[in-house]
Amino acid sequence: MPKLAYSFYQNAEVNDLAVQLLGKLLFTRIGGELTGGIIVETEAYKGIEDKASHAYGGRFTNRTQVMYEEGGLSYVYLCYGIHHLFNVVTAPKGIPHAVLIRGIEPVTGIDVMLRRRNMLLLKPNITAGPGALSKAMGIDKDLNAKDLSGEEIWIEDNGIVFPNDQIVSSVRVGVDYAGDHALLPWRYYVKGNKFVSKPNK
DNA sequence: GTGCGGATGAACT
DNA sequence: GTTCATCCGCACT
Repeated sequence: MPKLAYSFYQNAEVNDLAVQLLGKLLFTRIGGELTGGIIVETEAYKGIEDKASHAYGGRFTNRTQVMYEEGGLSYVYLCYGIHHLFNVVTAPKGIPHAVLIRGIEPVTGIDVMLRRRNMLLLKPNITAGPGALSKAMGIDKDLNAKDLSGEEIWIEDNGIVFPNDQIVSSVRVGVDYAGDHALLPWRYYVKGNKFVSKPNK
């Protein structure tokens, strides 16, 4: 199946891109172990103008510099000292937009995901939530700033398209610190999908 | 150098 | 609903 083209990631309309990523397949191959799943939940972070973004106000640090790179790279960071969160860097070089991947539906390498999560049975919480899916797919800071058309982590288009009436937008999770921007409806998910982190908000 | 707190998840009561 | 694990990025001194 085809990996997403470089041009896909150059779209500066990060909210459009966050919606378009729903239905795409995220894969990792780490230590020879292949895992993959359908993206079912995303959030848009709109660079320097978004109070919830790490790049708000043009903040440029060792951590955020990859956000300013051209679209099509990964941005992985450690949250709460425990969880690695995976983002897709988007927009042309110099515009630090990103899309947080918050939920995937496992498709490939489910046995590997179960082992990484210390689970015996497949339950939604294996990959529902950004920290959970990163652990299941073996994503950590070693996968920061990687080319998403590479061999370790990539995104494919397998032709899955959710109709608009199945896509819900709502406020983003965990960004209360962003003041009025915490109210922006820049979270997108597939209605009714079990691998969405918090369907009720 | 210091201190605060976070784009969370799991285990509690 | 509440607690807490556990680290480092970031702002400020």
